[in-house]
Amino acid sequence: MTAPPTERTPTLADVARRAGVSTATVSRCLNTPDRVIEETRNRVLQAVRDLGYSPNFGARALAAKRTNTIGAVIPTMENAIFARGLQAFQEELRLKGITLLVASSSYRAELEEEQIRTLVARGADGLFLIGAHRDPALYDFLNRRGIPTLVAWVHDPNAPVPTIGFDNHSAMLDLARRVIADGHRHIGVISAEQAGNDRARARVAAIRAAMDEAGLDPDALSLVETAYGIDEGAAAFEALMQRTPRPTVVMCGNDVLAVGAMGRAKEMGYDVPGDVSITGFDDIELAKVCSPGLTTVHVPHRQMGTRAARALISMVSEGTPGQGQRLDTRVVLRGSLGPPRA
Amino acid sequence: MTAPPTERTPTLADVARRAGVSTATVSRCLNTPDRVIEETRNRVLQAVRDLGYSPNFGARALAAKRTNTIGAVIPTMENAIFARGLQAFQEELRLKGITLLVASSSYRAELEEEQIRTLVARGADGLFLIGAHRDPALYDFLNRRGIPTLVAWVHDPNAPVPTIGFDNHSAMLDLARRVIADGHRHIGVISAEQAGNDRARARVAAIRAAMDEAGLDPDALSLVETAYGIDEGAAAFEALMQRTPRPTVVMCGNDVLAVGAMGRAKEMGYDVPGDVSITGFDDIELAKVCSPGLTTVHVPHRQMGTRAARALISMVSEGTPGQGQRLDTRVVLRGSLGPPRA
DNA sequence: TTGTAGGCGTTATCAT
DNA sequence: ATGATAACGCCTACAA
Repeated sequence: MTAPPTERTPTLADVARRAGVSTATVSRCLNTPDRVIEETRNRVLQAVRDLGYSPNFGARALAAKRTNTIGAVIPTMENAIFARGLQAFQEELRLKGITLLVASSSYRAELEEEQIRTLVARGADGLFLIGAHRDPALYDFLNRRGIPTLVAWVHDPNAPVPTIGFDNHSAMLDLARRVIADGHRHIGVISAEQAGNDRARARVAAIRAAMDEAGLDPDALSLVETAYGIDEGAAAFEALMQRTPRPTVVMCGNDVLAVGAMGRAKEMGYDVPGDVSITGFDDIELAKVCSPGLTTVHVPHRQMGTRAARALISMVSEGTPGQGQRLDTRVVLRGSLGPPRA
Repeated sequence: MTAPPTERTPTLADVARRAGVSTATVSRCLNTPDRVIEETRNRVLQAVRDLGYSPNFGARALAAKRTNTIGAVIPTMENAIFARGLQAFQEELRLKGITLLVASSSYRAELEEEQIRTLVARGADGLFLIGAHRDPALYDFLNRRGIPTLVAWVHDPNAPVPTIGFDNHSAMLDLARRVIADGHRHIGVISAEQAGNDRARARVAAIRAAMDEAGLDPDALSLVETAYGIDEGAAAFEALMQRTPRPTVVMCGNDVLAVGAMGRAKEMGYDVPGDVSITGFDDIELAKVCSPGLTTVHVPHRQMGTRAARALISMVSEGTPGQGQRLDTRVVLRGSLGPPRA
């Protein structure tokens, strides 16, 4: 497989020669077929097939100043949280013949910025990002370059770009109210790093708000921030359970952390939800599968992806400003949440 | 964000003008910095920063005939099976400043081929694929184009390209022997579609081989093929359990199917492993987290990704033929496998 | 060490 | 309807 190529990659000129037309005509056959008489077109397309020609992407991008490519930067590919939404996003793009370029930032702002610049340099016609919070200078840069950008996973009408997602605060508020209604008074929280993560911040803030509503002492909230991952969730859970007073419920910022917490709970011999309740956020497949099932907040990932794709496509192709959308979430009650043991 | 660009994207020429040098010098500063005297270089790099210049990818690819890009086609992004290995692969590429382009084929050969051609047209310097089985014409095409290609997730010394992975047959054979040693005689199997999937075929064949070794009747193998997914695994499980004789163990082609099976088993009121044992393959995080834990085959995903990256990089940059590697798997015993109830 | 200039494969503008 | 031809932005001999 590493031998030097035995065949030069065929070019437009090769096709033109073989079909006995000019390169311009070949180009038209490929891009605006109706501007070419049928007979000529057939001859050209035959030559294309004979040669196995396919246009050189770089050259095309250079000449046309479009790439039919949209870039996405997500925090991680390693877990299912973004996979389902992104898959739906991609499927919708494919329908329109648009290629998706995916990069991941490992939840690090400076890496995200680097990836964004790479995608821009690669000529992405539009950008799909997660979460609205980032350096204004970056939005500025994208704006000056005229690159349509859309943010998902949050809905924030005040963001500098259209956002398609849900209200993280009100979603978590619903869940926290339910937890408190169940009688919990000492609430442990495992959150992703809040710095630079607007979703994480909103979720924690919502729990505080619910406690405040219920007249609970803010100190009854016991918080651990941690990196993303099952193991991290497990470690954070263990830390929480050693604090005094011990929480009767541990609310996690996402399902992956929650699953880690639940695993460690079992290892430590706790009964869930008898000794301690656990909740998540996202409703990924894991949440259904673990036992007891995880009480969590359901997010319409696929719908979010599909709508984001449609919106971004029209921003790119029609140059319209783009419109944000707010999607609804709902609390999903499963076995992992119950009243605290008296 | 969709306003027309207010600034023309700066080009090499802009940088050159600002730094008072030729475009050639700017290009050298960026690509072969040591061929430029320090003072000039500093001036140029300052201009680069001032202008926020970043090279146009298409133009660079066109002129240099390299893209510093490697393309990967995986069957699916939606589940964790390929995510961990791919993440490791990407991390290694990043270290060398190489960009990864990921596409997914939804387990469909014709889609895979389309994606491969797209990646080639986009100038991928090398290709990373899953599984060795595909149309020889496709290998031929890659060969003629001189595109270094590496296959992972299987190890097959006879494949037309280097393969870095494990021996699916012997891995599953180990597990099947263990299952039979535990006393199981009626074995249900849930496999991904075998057509065009060499991993799936090898795994099923290994179970047959183990039964043969043990002198079991081949008819004691009860097979269901299904699409990929938790729900599909659940449905397949239900179907298997309605057959006569009812299997005492259900061996699944991967962990995702197995988790689906386990979920349905609980819903149907079966005790695992008391009434029926369940096994998986891959050892993704799910396997540890569900309960009982899933007995499965551990695959060194990250190692596979890292090694594949290194091998492919040297194939691309040094033009060496590339060398396959065989990695070891091991059976991981967890609670989901036990002897059949007498 | 640096500059000049040709060419990479397409698209798009003008003619014809 | 089709054909010349000038960009597009960068790299890389080759020359100075």
